[in-house]
Amino acid sequence: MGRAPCCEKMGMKRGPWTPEEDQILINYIHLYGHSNWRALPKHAGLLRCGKSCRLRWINYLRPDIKRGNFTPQEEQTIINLHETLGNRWSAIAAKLPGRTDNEIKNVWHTHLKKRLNKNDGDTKDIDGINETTHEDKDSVIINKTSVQQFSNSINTFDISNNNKDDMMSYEDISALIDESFWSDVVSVDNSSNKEKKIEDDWEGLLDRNSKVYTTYNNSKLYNDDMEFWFELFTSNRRIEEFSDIPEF
DNA sequence: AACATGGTCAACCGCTAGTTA
DNA sequence: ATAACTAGCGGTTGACCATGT
Repeated sequence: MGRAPCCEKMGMKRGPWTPEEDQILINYIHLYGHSNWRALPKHAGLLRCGKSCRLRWINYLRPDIKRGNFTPQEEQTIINLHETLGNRWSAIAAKLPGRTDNEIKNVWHTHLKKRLNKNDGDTKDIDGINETTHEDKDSVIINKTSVQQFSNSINTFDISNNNKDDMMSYEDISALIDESFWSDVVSVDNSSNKEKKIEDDWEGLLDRNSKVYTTYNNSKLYNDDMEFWFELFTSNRRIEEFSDIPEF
């Protein structure tokens, strides 16, 4: 089986991405999508390999990336999922919207694994849920109730003023946001006012992102973007009067 | 103040699985 | 059936930063 040459040993740039490269990649994907990562850098005018572009987009530039620290609930979810899934980081990431496998992997190796090892000495229950007894202030003590509360909160998004009959799950939203969202909602076709409005919104996002570059590498870069996309998505739902989306 | 050490995380590497011709 | 190719995954690395000595 042939192996694609990686990063074309010659001529390809490596290392940290510059804000200019980020902007080129964002703009290109905005306009043309990313159906072919290998061809993308060439067409976009980037001296990067397709792999590098893909990683950069998936792990950092994607607008639905949730930046910032993991919440105790998210960490507990990772711990629980790791127990059942092992090192299948992408599978774990699939259960944590807005988080990437790379990010989860890093958090596991830098925080959670150590914490579990530490807890191992203090408790018999590695879940740390039932019988955590240590008093380490740096450790997060989570009881069953809080896990349950999180479980409820992460599984349901109320987008209709607390009307329980109209609740949809985060996974449902993620699924809707996925392909159809990018192709239908985030359209760059100028053929309609609605789409023009959305394009303006997208440009607004780009503007916001470019603002970010003044504080490049600040971990709080895109904190608001998930909310932005969620808001955009839900507002689009209102526009469409829910006509195309089956009831949940 | 200077250096050493450890933690964090973005990016890369190498492999596998899936797809296409 | 198989070779060529791409996307995606998990492991690892190394630069950067914070803290300790």
